[in-house]
Parts: sequence; C-alpha cells; structure tokens
Amino acid sequence: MASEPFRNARGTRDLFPDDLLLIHHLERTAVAVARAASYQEIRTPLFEETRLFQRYLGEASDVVEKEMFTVPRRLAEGSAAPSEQQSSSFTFRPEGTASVARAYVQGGFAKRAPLQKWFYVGPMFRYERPQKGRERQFTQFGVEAFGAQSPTLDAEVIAIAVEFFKRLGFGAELEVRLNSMGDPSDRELWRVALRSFFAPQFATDAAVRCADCRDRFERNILRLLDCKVAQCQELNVGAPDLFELMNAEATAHHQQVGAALLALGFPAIEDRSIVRGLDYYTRTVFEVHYPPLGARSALCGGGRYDGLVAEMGGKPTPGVGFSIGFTPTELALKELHLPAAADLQDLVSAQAPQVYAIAGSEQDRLPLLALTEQLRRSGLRCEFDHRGKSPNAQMKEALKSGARFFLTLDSAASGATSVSLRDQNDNQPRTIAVAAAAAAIHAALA
RNA sequence: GUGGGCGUAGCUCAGUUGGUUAGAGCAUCGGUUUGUGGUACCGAAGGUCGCGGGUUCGAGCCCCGUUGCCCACCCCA
Repeated sequence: MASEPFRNARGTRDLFPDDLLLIHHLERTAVAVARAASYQEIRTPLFEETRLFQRYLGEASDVVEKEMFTVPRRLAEGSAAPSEQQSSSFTFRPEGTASVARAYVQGGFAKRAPLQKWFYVGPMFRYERPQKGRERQFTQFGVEAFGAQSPTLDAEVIAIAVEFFKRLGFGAELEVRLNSMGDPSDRELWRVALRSFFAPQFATDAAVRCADCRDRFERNILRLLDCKVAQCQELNVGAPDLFELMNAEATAHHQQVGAALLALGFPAIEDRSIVRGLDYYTRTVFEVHYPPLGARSALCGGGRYDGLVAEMGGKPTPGVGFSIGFTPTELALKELHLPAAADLQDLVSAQAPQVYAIAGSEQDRLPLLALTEQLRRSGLRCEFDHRGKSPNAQMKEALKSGARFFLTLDSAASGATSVSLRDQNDNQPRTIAVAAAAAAIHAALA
C-alpha cells in the first residue's frame, strides 16, 4: 500500500554539508565576539517545565501559549486531572532568556557570584505559521549579563551585537536604535497616560485607527506606538512621552548608555517606537538595524531586565542581554552577497580530503585501504574510492574532491613497498616508501 | 487565525488555441579523450506532470476539491 513520502515537519529544515559551511561560520563568529568580551558559554536543556515560560511571559502568556511546542508529562495512570497535566507539561524553549535566568538562579549564582556574563547558541522552537525568515525551529545567538546595573554593561552587550554583524561583513550603515522603558513604576504611569490619550481615538466607531490598533488598545497599548499604518502614526503624534515621566536615575542611566556607546564608536539613534511589554524589562531596550535591507532591517533585539531574576525566585539581580536569530541573519547575508568566499575558505578546506588514494588495479585496493587508514591515523584527511571505479574515474573524483595529494601504489607487483605521490602544488610525481608516505605528506603540508 | 501565489526529472525551468512516445541545462552514472588545474566529446539513467474527481473523442494545459510549499497580514518572547 502506497504511502506519502516522509518529509520534514513544517517550519523545519535540513542542513546539508554545504549549508553548514555558513552555519559554522555564524557560530564561530558568535563565539569569537562573545569570548572577546569575556562571555562564557552556557547550555541549558532544550525543554523546560511549561510554567517557567508561563511565568516568563506573564500576562502575554494567553496570547502566546498557542505558539509553543508543549508536550504532556507522563503521569502515573489516573493520578491527575487533565488540567493538572497541562500545568505540569514540558515546553520546548521558545527563546533563551527564561532558561538562562532559571539556571542562573538554580545554580546559586545570584548569591555566590552575581556577576556572570554568558552566551548561548542553539535551537529554539515556536509553533507559528512559517514565513520568510520565520521558522518553527530556528537558531539564536544570545548573551545575558547578570549582576551589574552599570550603563557600561548595556553598552558592552550592544557592542557585542554590533561587532557580530561587523565581522560578518555588514558595513558602516549598521545602526543601534536605543530607547528606555524606564523602571516599572514609570511605565505604569506611562500606560495610564497613554490610555487616557488614546481613549478618544477609540471612543467612537469611526475608523480613525486601523482595526489592529483597536485590538492593541485593549491587549497591548504600547504596540500602538509602532503601528506601521501611516494614518495611525500621525495619530501617535503628541502621545505622552515616557521620558517626561521617568525617574531621574533611569533617565541618567539612559543618557550614560548613550555616552558609553558613543565612546565605543557606535552612536545610537533614539527610537521611541522600540518597546517591550513584559513587566520585568527595565530601562534599556535596543535594536540593531541595517537600513539597506529595507523593511526587514532589524537584526537583533535586546534590553535590560532588572526584575527578571527576582521574578524567577532569585535574589534581585540586574541583567541585560540580546538575541540574534540566525535565520534573518542568513537572509540578510544572502542579500548582501556575503560572506566572501575567502571567509569560508578554511571551512571548505576542512571538509575536503588532503589525500586521495587511487587504486590502479583491483589487487591494489586492500593494500591501499590499509595505507589510507595509516595516513588517517597520522592525522591526515584521506579519501578512498569504495565503489570500485576505474582508475580514470577515480582520478576525476580526486580532482573534484579538492585533495592536494594524489597517491597510488606502485604497481610493480604484489607486495609493493613504494607509492607514487603527486603534490598538486608542484605537480612532481615522487616515489616514496610506503612507510615514509605519511611523514612526507606532513612535511609538505608544514 | 485571515488573505494571496505556486506545485512538470535530484536542482533550475521550457512545454504553442487542449492533439502522437512530455523536453533542455546543470547534477548523476558509464565510456572515450586529455599523464592532470577539474577539459572536450559520446552514451545512459531519471517524470502516474502533487493527489482525487469532473468536462472532452482526447487534459501537463480547462473546472471543482484536496494536500504541500511559498509570501503577506496578525503576533513577535
């Protein structure tokens, strides 16, 4: 009985060896810029108890709960009501910060070593409808710095994000867009002020605002500020400014982040439309943009979350971080015709054999296989034809493989003790004793 | 959740107003050539035209349904 062929699940993709060249390049760039600023890697589990993310997302959870990959916990038979099963389920992490903050608290760092600068690179999962640049399984690079509220730390975190893109080849057009959410009490005042400012726009049925904004007014009033509809933007003019309500310390912090960024050579653009709705986000919020990309210019988002560690049950500890999605980064790189081939050359080389062993006859195959193994043990990448191709066809394979050395057993007779080695760099065939082959190749490579 | 577009070989695509046995390039496989910078030539293999139904003497092409993918909106932790 015929069945449908197997396919990958929607919103996922296979990364084949050629695709992984770029992925590895992104990963190593991320690791390099993070380590340069003394950030250490952390790896948390790919899934957590669902309630961790429910706590992390707070009020927004009813909106996003449908967009998470949740699996039920296996309970002893008949031991719990269905509702209880739901609350004790597991969920594949939709982002990195909640898990890292949980680990920070659980590991006791808030008490024994509050200052921790960590980074992570790994897969995240969101049950959303895929579209361009959005997948159900995707990779994020993120950093989280705990234990200091200094504005210079905000600037350092932002600088890591910018440096990541610079090293990937993005140009001077890179922009840091900066805003502040103030402290929670400031934000509460602001929400109240926004509500009374916008309320008249929704008091009548007249469609002065787009339908989405009518929804946002109830659900998430801050999102009114970054509506893309032109008419809505006009109606935002004159809206209450959080900075008018912000406490002096938070205001000073924001100015000092700007000054620190300037000192680092990354002048920030103030952008009041950048908002973060979750309550433990405090003060700094930022995005890194690359305007040449047009509508999809946002590459990175981050900010300060001084209330999060306490929310996770830890000793109150400030924190700041960002996350960068690999998928949008890949799209942007493709559009910019990056990276240059030279940037991947070492990764390409590492995938290619250094030596291709060519069997001149059927009798040569086993002795040659043994020699191949010997070369591999010596640390050389060595390839051997397993399909029994003709010597001519093996030569073509060898050329395609990118191997620098072609090696054949001298076919004098059975029990050959020498090999013919051709180095494509000088193209001089040399005859070498079998026992000396590995050393000769290593010498040529050195 | 809403809306739009597209499904022909492994990949990128042709395929005339509906008309014999559905084509090309690349990739693959085999061979010849070239004692060597991935050449050139010859040949082979590979498709129930996403799937199901309908219209028709006849459907890759028209109609309906379905499914998959893509894109946009929503959301964006």
